[in-house]
This record gives sequence, C-alpha cells and structure tokens, in this order.
Amino acid sequence: MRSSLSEMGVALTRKRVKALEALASSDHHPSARELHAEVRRIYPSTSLATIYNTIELLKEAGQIMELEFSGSANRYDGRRPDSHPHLICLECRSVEDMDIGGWSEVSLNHLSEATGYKLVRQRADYYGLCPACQDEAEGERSEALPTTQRTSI
Amino acid sequence: MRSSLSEMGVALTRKRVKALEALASSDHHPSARELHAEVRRIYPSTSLATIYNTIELLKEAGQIMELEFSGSANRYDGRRPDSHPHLICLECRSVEDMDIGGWSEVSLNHLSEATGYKLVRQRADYYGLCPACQDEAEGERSEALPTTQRTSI
DNA sequence: GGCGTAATTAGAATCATTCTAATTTGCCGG
DNA sequence: CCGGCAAATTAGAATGATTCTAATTACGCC
Repeated sequence: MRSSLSEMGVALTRKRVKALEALASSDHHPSARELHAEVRRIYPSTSLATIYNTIELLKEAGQIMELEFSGSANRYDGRRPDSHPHLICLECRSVEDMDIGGWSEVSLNHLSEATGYKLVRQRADYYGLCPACQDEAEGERSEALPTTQRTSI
Repeated sequence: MRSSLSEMGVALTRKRVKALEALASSDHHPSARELHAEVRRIYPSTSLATIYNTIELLKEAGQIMELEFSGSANRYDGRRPDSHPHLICLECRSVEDMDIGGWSEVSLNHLSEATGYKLVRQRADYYGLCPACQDEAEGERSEALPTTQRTSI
C-alpha cells in the first residue's frame, strides 16, 4: 500500500500510515467511522475527512476493495483488494471473506467478451445469518415464541 | 406481485398498482425517484413516502430485488426478483440483467453447508463500461487526447 | 351514513459521504 | 534558521437517499 501511494506522489503522513495499518491489520472489514476511531486513538485530532481522503487514494491505487451498502456505512477490505466474494450477516452486519476457488480474472475476461462490456470489477456477496446469529435466534425462540417477524435489512 | 401483496393483507390502491406496473414494465432497473416520477404522471399528488412504502412491502414479499448503491440511489428489479447477476456501467450508471446459466439456488444451498451461514440471498455484479460508453470514450480520445484520467465511481 | 383501520401526505430527521474554505504542516532553497 | 509554497488537514456546512412522524384522507364494512 505504502509503495503504491508513494508512486502516486502523495505523502505518507503519520495519520495516513496509521489508517493503512488499521486497514491492513483488521480482518473485520472496517467502516470509515471505525478507521477514524482507530486512527484517533493515536492522533486524536484526526478528522473524518482525512480518512475518506485516504480511502479515496487507496481506491484509486486499487489497493482496497470497497463494499457498498446503502443503508449503512461502506466497509473496506484492505487485505485482499482483488474481487472476491463475501459473507454478510443480515443480523449483526458482520462481513467475512469467503474463500472459494474459481473467482479468477479469467471469468472477467470471458464475460467481457460475452457481454460487450469492458469489465473491470466484480462483486459477489452472499447474505444470510452467520452461525452466531443463528444460535441467538435459536435461543430466543425457545425463551419466548416471538409473534413478530424480525425485520431484515 | 398483486397476488402476493393481497395475500399479505395489504390494499392494492391505485397508486400502489401504478408503482407495480412501473416496476414490472421497465427493464431499466428504476430508482425510487424514477418510480415516483412515473406514478406522479398519473397521480400527481403521490408522495415519495408511498413509493418507499410500496418498495418495502414488495421486498418483504420477495417480489423485487434491491440493488444497493452507496453513492447513488438504489435500483430495483421488479421483473426477476430472484438473485441474478447484473452488468453495471461505471460511466452512465446503466444496469442490465446478465443472462448466464448456473446462478441457481443449488449454489446457495451448497455454500450454506460449506460456510455454516444460513444464506438467503446472493448478489453478483459486474462493473465496467457499457458498449455505448466505450464508444464515447473512443470518440473523445480521438478528438483531443485527455491528460487526466476519468474518475471512476 | 358513520366508524375504524390502513394508506397517504408533507415535511422533518437521520446518516454516510462529499465539499468548502480556512488553517496547518512539511519541505526546500536561500 | 527563515520565508514561502504546495499539499494535507480541519471543522463544519452541504448533499442526497432513505426513514420517521404526526396529521390528514380514503376505504371497506356494518
């Protein structure tokens, strides 16, 4: 990440470096707000705008993958910037990498030919309940039968 | 769509019906704002809240697919509520269905087993330039060599 | 024809993200 | 060291989609 930012001619300031570290060290797919909180622990004067600015630079450099959500904050994957599928829990909003073969660039090239689009990125997400939230739902059900459906997001 | 809303016990008011028609008749994956404009052509007093309300009901009924975007409005597919991949142009924001085999429920079930999640929905999107926007880029390039990169969204 | 519930409305509230204009920082040549 | 310049950063305002709220309206049923 650092080298690609350097190559773009942007300065590697302390706050930016800290943001990169936060991105690279989390397997949790943090949001901008979470990154902000993390950087603030060391540099309390950091503004959210700096976080978004850094994210923007990293996106341009192709160093992070942005997972867009309309109802909640976007999440960022700084460990594997390539297109790969994610598991998203509808209950607790956790985001996990899904490791599975065959998600290669081959299909992008193949599909570009087949569709006439010049494809550059793909997104594949699977939505459901993570194991922990399934357990919780189980527990609740035996405690007291709920009469209303839980709203899904 | 109508029958599933009826079965939910909600009234099929004229405005709702018009919204359903707009959804079902467009292959363009309209946004809430576009649906609003469409319904307003017939019932000018319609409020945006009614559109969102109808969309919410249809989502609950599993009759439409919502395509979330964080930077711009969500788009809705009322013709094929099942999970299927889309082609999304980064330039003109067009959204097209991609018809390709093998996007069955089989993989959802299979992946549920493999991951421990209880998967209910999948999303697969391919981002790039649609043929029309490629042509435009081509034209611009020959008119005057651009020195700046086009910003991608 | 009147009642009660559901639908609708306009506008306010929310929240993530982007923009703006002003300030600060870091650096480089003198 | 010192100015000066460009880039980085800041706080807060602006934006825009979506959701909420409280009040009004319409509908179906007796």
